[in-house]
Amino acid sequence: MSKAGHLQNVPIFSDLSSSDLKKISDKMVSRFYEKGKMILLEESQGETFFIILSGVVKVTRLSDDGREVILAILGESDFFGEMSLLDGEGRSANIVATENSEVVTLSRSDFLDCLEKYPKIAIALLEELAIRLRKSDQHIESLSLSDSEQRIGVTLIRLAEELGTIKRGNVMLKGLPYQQDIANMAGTSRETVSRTLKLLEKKEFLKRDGRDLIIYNFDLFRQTFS
Amino acid sequence: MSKAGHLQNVPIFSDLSSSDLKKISDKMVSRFYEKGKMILLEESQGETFFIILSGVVKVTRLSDDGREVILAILGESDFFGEMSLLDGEGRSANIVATENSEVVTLSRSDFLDCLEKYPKIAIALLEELAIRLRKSDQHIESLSLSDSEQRIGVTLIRLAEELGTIKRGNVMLKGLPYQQDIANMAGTSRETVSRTLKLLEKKEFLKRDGRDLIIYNFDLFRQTFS
DNA sequence: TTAAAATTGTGATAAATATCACAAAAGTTT
DNA sequence: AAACTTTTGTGATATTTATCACAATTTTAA
Repeated sequence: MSKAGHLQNVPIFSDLSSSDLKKISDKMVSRFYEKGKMILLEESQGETFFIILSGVVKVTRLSDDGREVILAILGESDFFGEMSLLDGEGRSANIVATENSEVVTLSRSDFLDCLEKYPKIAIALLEELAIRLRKSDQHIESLSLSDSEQRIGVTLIRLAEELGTIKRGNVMLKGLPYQQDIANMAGTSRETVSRTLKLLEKKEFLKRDGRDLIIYNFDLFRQTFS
Repeated sequence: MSKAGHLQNVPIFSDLSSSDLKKISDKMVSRFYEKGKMILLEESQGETFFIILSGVVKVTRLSDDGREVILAILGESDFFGEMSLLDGEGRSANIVATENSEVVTLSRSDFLDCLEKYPKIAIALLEELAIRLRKSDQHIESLSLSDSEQRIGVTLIRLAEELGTIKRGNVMLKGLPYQQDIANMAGTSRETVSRTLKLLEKKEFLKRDGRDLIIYNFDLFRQTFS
């Protein structure tokens, strides 16, 4: 598919006419990142806006002693890099490709031009940031009030919504992240994730098969853990 | 001071001419909330945008069993209520006045009109949401990686930045929130806050005097806890 | 000013979960 | 396929911090 074709699926561009879309996509540059490669570093200045065409990336922050928190997992048609473009501060997070990923980028000035020229993009972006802020608030609530089983449950829901496919009420997650990454999303230890996944399997909430995972009755699962 | 006069201090309006500001402020309605009163309820629909002229409010989420997380403390010239206006979802948080508070409100349609008519407001709002998202990310990191002493330290920094006044490198916080509220911000228990404040006082990071608190050498305090 | 209510301080104990230390299993490379 | 690396599973133990139960103090109301 053409770059412009892909862009139509990106929420913040969905209101644009295809001719406007074409103009924007002409300013974009494609890039490819292999699994495991760092896309953005926390220390660097924010000069680029990224849109994911395919693949998966994780948004992380690192503590001084090297421990990692995963703030979000982003997939196809998500975007990132906008925050430091908007508020002028340095980057607040690292971005790492967790799968081979294809992205397109827009420079700072082209991005800001877009916002001025197409108010609809600005408004769509506001909507998206509102959604992210809402998710962050839920994440904070979960970290503050829930025990590790609940937090891991919530984390699986986040992963399922971002990466899973629904089939007859069940969610299929192909290529589950490593337990260490799940732990870093849930704010717990790798060992606790191992033990809890086993527990949830025994309770018949889910079933694991290698790197894949099925959540039975996703509605119930949701109700139980969030 | 006139409504429009106050508005000039609100970041998202600071780029507007005073005549535009006048037009907007004419559509606003003033309201007053006593300390302890609920301003917005989680379940209600979001139909209003609020700007704080004076006072302090807390943004909270409640768990099923009634425990509370404080997501933010907002003060003069901060605003709230925009999220459900933007993404159309129901409210995600409660707002309670923790001091007598004076606010002005804008209806949903007037708010959205503003965004269309004055792209600068939309962009300024984007900046503010980016800042909030950044703070949320830091909050999540702190909850995920830090022990209770660190988290309480970070919470005091948040409070100091929102409510405190700096004087010769020290921060003066008049009217510190209750320990229970600090605990609900830091994701810990009231008793742990009590013990930790005592510890921080013994370590000479701060001094308490009734409801007031002084943080000595705020730069050092910052460096130590965030 | 006293009484009552709310908030804070503090010890003792319980509970959850991190950490450590390996073994087992699954993936990768040669 | 064997050797090596990475990831996962699991018991034992240590630590942190929540919880409980009151006492002390401060604030508010009568």
